[in-house]
Amino acid sequence: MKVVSEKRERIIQAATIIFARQGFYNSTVADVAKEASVADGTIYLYFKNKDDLLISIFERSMDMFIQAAEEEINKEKSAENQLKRFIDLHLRLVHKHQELAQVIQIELRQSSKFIKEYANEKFFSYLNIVEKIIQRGKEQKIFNVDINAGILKRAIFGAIDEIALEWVLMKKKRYSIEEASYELCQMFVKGLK
Amino acid sequence: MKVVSEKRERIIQAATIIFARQGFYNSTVADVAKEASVADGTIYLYFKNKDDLLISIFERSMDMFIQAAEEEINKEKSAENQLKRFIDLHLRLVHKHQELAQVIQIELRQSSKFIKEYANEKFFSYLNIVEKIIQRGKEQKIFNVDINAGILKRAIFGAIDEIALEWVLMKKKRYSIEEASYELCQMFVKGLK
Amino acid sequence: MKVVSEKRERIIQAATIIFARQGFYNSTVADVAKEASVADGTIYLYFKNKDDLLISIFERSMDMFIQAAEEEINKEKSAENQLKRFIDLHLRLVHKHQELAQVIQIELRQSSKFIKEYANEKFFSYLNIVEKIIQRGKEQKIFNVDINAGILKRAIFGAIDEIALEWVLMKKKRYSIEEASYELCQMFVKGLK
Amino acid sequence: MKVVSEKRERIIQAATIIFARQGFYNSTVADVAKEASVADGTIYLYFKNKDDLLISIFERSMDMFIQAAEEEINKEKSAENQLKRFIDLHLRLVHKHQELAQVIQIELRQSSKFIKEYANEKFFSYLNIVEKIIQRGKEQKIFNVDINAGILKRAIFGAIDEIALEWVLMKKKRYSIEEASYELCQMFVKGLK
DNA sequence: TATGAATGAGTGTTCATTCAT
DNA sequence: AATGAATGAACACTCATTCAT
Repeated sequence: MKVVSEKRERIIQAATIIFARQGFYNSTVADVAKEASVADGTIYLYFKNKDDLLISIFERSMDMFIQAAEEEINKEKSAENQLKRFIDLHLRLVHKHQELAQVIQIELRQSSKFIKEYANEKFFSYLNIVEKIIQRGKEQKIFNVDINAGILKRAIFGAIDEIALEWVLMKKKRYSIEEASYELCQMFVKGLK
Repeated sequence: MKVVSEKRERIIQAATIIFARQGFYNSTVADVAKEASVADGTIYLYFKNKDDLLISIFERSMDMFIQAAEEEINKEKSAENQLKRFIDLHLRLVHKHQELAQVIQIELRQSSKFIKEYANEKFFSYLNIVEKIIQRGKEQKIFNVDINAGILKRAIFGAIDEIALEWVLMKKKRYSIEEASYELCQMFVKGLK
Repeated sequence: MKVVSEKRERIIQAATIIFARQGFYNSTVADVAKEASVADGTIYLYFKNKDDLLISIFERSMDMFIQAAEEEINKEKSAENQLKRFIDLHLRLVHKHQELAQVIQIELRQSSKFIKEYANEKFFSYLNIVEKIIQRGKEQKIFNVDINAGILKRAIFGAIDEIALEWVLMKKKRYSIEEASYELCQMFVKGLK
Repeated sequence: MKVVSEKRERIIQAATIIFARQGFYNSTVADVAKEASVADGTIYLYFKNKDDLLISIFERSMDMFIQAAEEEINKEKSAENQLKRFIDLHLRLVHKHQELAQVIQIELRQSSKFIKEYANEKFFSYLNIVEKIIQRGKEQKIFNVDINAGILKRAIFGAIDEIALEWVLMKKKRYSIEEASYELCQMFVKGLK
């Protein structure tokens, strides 16, 4: 086994570009194959079907994000700073991988398949990171012990995600990623107290 | 011809149900026609094409929501209470029209057509309501004058939207809409101070 | 019964215009109805179906042409002059009713229905006029008795028809109807001797 | 891949048969596919769309005809004999490829697309051959120098075309192709003098 | 007579997927 | 492993025709 099949990687990159540019349902497998410079059939050697391609993009990037997030968080002790690091990382990665971000935020939501039926383990891992930060904040007496982490982890994700989406789709950027990060951090740190 | 075509209304209702159940791209025009008990061709008497049907669902419900929101907000003086009313209304309406909410939140995001190209007037009206509340809060010295309403209006929307989405899709409800509303209000009111 | 229903006439006129402009298969019954300022359904009060509309245009105009041709021919004694009058009339009428001519020449040929299956009485009447002129010419010793009128009547029709078609479709007219008429007459009169 | 795709050829053959039998507008792509023993989609690997299929039939056969006509004409010196050869060839080919002839003569005229909009290069090449023969005849003092070749080339085509059409559609042949050829030649040779 | 809303069968075209090479 | 020609199911949309008013 190669470290990770180089061709599989190329296809994922190509699919990310194509799906971001045209949308999942408006992209054909042939489009992806062409972008990846492989034959149509080759895609089916590495992915079960078109849906699997989308899911694979998601899983791979979530794995990377979750790992990066955990490393980043471990650099800090206080929940407050951890939350800041987390938000900052999320927005910086979106900034760095704008096409990938678009695919995950827009295309992945499209179909019931992904949101309703597909048991979204990776997404829960993401949310767990946020929840743990909140819990730690409560233990450290930084955050209000009465707040419901189960609900708010999702609200925090929604807010970050929406800002990221807006920023990626905005043609003429009205604010920087740093500003956005600062505003969000301020609001949540105060809001959770 | 009725004042507002009864058949047009029936088709919109049917489309909402079908799109929520199967997703926009996995629904056929024939599915919608069958659910509405009209012939396939009849749909094209009232809507330009399948996309137009989706957009119409969105515009009609946004109009209703915006009107309701403005009425609700006018019942209060303080920005704090206005924000509470707003969040509460949003979540209550989602609770009441779960299928509609699903369509708007999930299906409408799916295609570049809607998010990127379609000039989303109605959505900006929604965001403007939030922005005005924040501005009023600043004037009333309730909210911190330094916060960036242009960014945070979107964050607030994202948080509410995400909670609503989770709640609608959750099979076994782990929390009530009222709890969710309370938690969100608490966090934002504190967060904006 | 009105002399000839005024509405029926209006519909035929409208259909002629629409079919000439867009072609029979690219015209809808609704297009014709709109041009005639009647409701779609009204057309079915006067015509059995869309095909019947086309056939009716043809029959009505052939009747008119055949009558006019017989009158015109009776003004002359010699077959040579009769042939000249005939060709001249054909081309003058095409000149006068260009849209009608287009429909008959192009659209009517489209479908097997008209050329193969539809027993084309009127068309045979047309050809018979030509045949009779040739026969008369033979009797008058003006035309060669050996020529086969059964074949050449059709050739003469084809030549006139093609010239008429070219002339109607030509945007910038490279020759006048009178020139065309003169050239054709010269050739046939000599050719039949 | 064969030198000239064998499958493309098969589809053209099948389309010729189907269009001749049912007419272009009354044939479905599925009919053609079935006759060619290929899948519906395969047709779109070789042709842009249904119209393209019809145009391709026309262009291929016109190329063949024009080449054959030029070879045939070069066998003769006198314009008179060249004209005879030309008429003879046209009618013999129609005799040999009756279905093809029907498609070209009937179906191709049907739509504005072909006659009005489609710049009909090939057809002009056909007409040019006739024109050149007439010019040569004038130079050889065989034909009358006063006749208008620009007009009469089209008349000659119309006559041949119409005779060919009649002959192909005639169920019980009332005359042979050879007779038709003889009559036409006689008439035109005399008529052009 | 006249209307025009409603119908629903029909079709060109697309594209995910397969499989012989 | 890789190819890409071939497949054929699927679907949005059209439009001739009907019929209740």
